[in-house]
Amino acid sequence: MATTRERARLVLPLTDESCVPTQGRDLAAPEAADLAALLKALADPVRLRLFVRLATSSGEVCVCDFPDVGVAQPTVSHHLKRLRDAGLVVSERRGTWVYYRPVSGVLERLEAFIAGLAPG
Amino acid sequence: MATTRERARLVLPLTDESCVPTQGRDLAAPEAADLAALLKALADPVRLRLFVRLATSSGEVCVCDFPDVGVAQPTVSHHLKRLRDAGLVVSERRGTWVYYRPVSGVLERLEAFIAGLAPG
DNA sequence: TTGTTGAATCGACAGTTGTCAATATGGATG
DNA sequence: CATCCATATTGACAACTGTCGATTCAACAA
Repeated sequence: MATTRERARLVLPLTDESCVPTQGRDLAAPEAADLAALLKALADPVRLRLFVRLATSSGEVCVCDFPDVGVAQPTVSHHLKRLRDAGLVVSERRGTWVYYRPVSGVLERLEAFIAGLAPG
Repeated sequence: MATTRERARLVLPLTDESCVPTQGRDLAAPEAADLAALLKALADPVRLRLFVRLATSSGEVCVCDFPDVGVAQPTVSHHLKRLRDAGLVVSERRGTWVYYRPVSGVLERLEAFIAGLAPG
């Protein structure tokens, strides 16, 4: 089956007013899914606040040291797990407390992707 | 009510093994909600593919020119609306077709935010 | 006018998500 | 051992999300 554009190009003259193709990068489906998962992990106010604190702290952050983000303790745990599952952070238990730190490279990958879109 | 950390600091000695505060930026709730909404708009494989095509095209893109992202036409419309609602793109109808283009400045804002996290 | 085509909207559905109370786990301490 | 504390897990619930078929709307063509 011909696409909409293919049909249009067969039928219509290529004037400025027609639906003509423009260049532009195509993101492959697997990479799109990968990056979307990363973005989704950050796309929540609570997780974003937790992650910003983590990413801007030197070294690691104790769970008990996170800023008050206005949700109950199990909810904080839930969001930290989502950040872990996304590969954005890792955690380590030392004694009574649990420490989190960002995974190096992941944020840089996202940054490079966004930067690659900006210039046009 | 004292926070967990406050209670900890009152009770425990400040050794290296204790739960001591570390520096780190705190993202305010309104800014977190704002940025999260932006990230959420991009946090879907279909929308990401549509937006990448848009952002990397010079000028605008006709809807009929988008790459095949594997979903039905109403679904594409739905995702484009979400990008519009998030302020990432604007659309304009000219004759038969509808053209989309990215809103300048929004992506740059996201880029600056991510870049601000990477070094620290 | 009628018919055709591109795009948006509607309605419905299954799957996911954020939230919290209750409970469990793991470690320190008495 | 028993107890306390910090964190994780479970279970349940409402809200949101992605998807599509059917329909509607807008512009053009005959």
